[in-house]
Amino acid sequence: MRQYRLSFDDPQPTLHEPAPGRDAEAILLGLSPTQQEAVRALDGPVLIIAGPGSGKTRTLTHRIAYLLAVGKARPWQILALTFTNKAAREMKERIEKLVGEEAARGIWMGTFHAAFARVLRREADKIGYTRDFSIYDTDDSQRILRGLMERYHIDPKRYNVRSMHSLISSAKNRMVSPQEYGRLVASDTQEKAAQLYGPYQEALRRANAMDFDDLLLKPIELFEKDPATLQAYQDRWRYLHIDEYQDTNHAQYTLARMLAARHGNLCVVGDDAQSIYAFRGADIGNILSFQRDYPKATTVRLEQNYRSTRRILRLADSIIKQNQDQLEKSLWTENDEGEPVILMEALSERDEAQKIERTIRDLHVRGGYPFRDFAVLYRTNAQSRSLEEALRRGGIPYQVIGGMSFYQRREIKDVLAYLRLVVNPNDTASLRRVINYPTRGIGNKTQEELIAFAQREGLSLWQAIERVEDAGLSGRAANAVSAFHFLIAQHASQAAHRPADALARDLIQATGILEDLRRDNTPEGLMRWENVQELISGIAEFAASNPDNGSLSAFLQEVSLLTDADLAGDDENRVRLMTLHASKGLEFPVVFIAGLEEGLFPLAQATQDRKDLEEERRLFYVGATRAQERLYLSYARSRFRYGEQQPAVRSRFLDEVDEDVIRTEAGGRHRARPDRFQAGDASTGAYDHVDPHYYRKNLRGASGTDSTRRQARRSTPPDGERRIVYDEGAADIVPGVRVEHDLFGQGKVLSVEGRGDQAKAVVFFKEVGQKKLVLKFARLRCIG
DNA sequence: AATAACTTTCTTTTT
DNA sequence: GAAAGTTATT
Repeated sequence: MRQYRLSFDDPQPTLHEPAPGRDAEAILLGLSPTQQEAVRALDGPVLIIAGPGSGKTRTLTHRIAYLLAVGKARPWQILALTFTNKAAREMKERIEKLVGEEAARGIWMGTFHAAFARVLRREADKIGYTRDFSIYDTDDSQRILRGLMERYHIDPKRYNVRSMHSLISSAKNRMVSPQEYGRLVASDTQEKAAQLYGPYQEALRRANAMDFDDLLLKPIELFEKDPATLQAYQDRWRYLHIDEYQDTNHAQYTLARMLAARHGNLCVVGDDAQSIYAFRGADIGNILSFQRDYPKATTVRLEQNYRSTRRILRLADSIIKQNQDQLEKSLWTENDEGEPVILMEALSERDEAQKIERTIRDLHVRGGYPFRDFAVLYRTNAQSRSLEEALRRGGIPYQVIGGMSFYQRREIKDVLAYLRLVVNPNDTASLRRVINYPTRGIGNKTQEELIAFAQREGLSLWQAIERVEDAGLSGRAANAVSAFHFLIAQHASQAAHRPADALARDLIQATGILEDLRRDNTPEGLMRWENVQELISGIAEFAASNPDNGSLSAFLQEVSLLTDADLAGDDENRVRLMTLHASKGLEFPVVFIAGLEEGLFPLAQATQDRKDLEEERRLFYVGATRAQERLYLSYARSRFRYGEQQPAVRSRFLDEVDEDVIRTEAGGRHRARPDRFQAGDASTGAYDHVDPHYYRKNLRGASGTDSTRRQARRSTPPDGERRIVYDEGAADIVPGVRVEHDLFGQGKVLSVEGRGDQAKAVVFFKEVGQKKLVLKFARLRCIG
């Protein structure tokens, strides 16, 4: 099903002679002179500054292949860090094509996080962890923080867990220690975060767990504390490559500097204009100051664009010109002028989605574009819904990237929590997640008493469970807890010697999760059940494909670092839907950017500060430059947000842009109104009289008091259109869809009403005629 | 202790 | 309109 193997191989004992020089030169064929220059600069620091579509990754790939071919480096002396695991895998495949599979075996390629998680697994004992440590995602981290807030009596309403986590996380990204952070606090919220930061780190350590930020921080701590270990890695990786360098944070920057300090062979590729991850600590300064940090650096600029038409490039250029902070760079291309960029105006997000769907169909049928040539990009994941709806109705195959990925599904997280617990019983976040799922009589009260007991005795929650008898619980509760204890302990004792998949299968069976899912007898339940089965087979596959290191704990660490973008399925011929962020590094012949509205893109929160606004603009730039041949921009005059239809105003970005390359759908000229953007107050970028918090204000202000608001909510949808009901279980059941019923056979859905368990559909069956069915029980299957 | 019904709050983007 | 939190009911 899925590929779990990341691109990390251990050094092979056999050495291979470098390929003959003639082959090395062949690797350079097909590269532009500038690209070749970057490839040939093998020793010392190299900075490649490159615009979109200039062949950045290609240059890096060929450079690595060239290194191997001329015999400068053995594969295991190369570390290549990319933005996603998928990008790493693709790069590795291409290198294998260039120099042969054998010659490429042993290169380490992957994300910073995945690479250093591997390092930490090896060196765990040196930092007081075991190699089976758990890796915490945002969810797990917040679970820990929620517990701490309770203990320190911090009101989770006033200071929500989310913001506590993001403050702590950004402190960690900047490598600020708990002590330092305590000294730096400037606000009430920060003070609470500072109070939690230390205990949070302590809780993670006790749980033998690391969060994403720790995966970068711990290696730095280790390298600082233990120079011998650092030197071992410096000597191992003599050649460092970092893709998307503009998106590295301070910790990543530090790691790169440490590793490169000895041999100095650090080659980074990036484009400051494409920096879109400042919100999670990425520091544009890293790329801007590379030449200062490495005075001997060779700098190569790749400015020729091989991807897009002239018009698209001109549009992109007019976008990025609005930003103050940027390196001087001029993009050019030998490509054709191309089609005009089309701007589409829609009445609502439904209308917008429909227009996009029709355009795709039209280009597919008349332009001959296969579905895989299209991408629809948007600012927030929530926007995918209306687009999906329209595409589904139009019968256009699509795939949503991001959003709810396989590993984020509840049932998968539940099962993974059990598995993690067996491998690492001190993993408190997992323990608390599953201690009473499926319900086994350990309710809130009992849990609270256990936690209090653990705290009194200075034990971890698991240790407290090991000693239930002393916890002073009621007989019934104590029994339930010891049954749970037995369940975990029994499997934990087998973890070391049983194969991962057999152990997982047994454990899952014993937990009763499968029965619980089967019991609710709904289509969702069935789907969840299947997902769990799929996970089990994934574990088996992992164990089979990693004969030397196929343990359960290795599996768990690996899957916690997989992203949706890493998962397979990209060779399928489908339209791709994704956020603008997720589109980074990709290219498509036809690109749509939807939702160009004030408050949405740019987001309301980002319009206050020039730096934030510039990041939004770069995001627009990134999106526009994904397009090779055709680019469509769209906005809606109203949008369903916060549970209500809200009026919307078209994005200021559309007023900043070169209007000559844009045509309306009807072929008319686009009238940008740069005057609406008042440059007078450049720091905030006041826009007409549009309030940046448009939507929220509207929600509260326009509908008056709470009671009128509730009434407004109950009223029918304002656009008067028949609303299509979407529920998890019946997501496919919409008017027009052909379905099959166990008894009635095949039919066509005429209409749908109600929601949730009350959802009913009127279906016309070929054999038995029209029927009204309750979706919950009807078990309709979509066909065709 | 578990479930159902109701209320409130909140929304960016992600390794 | 969803998720998380709260209260009422069994």
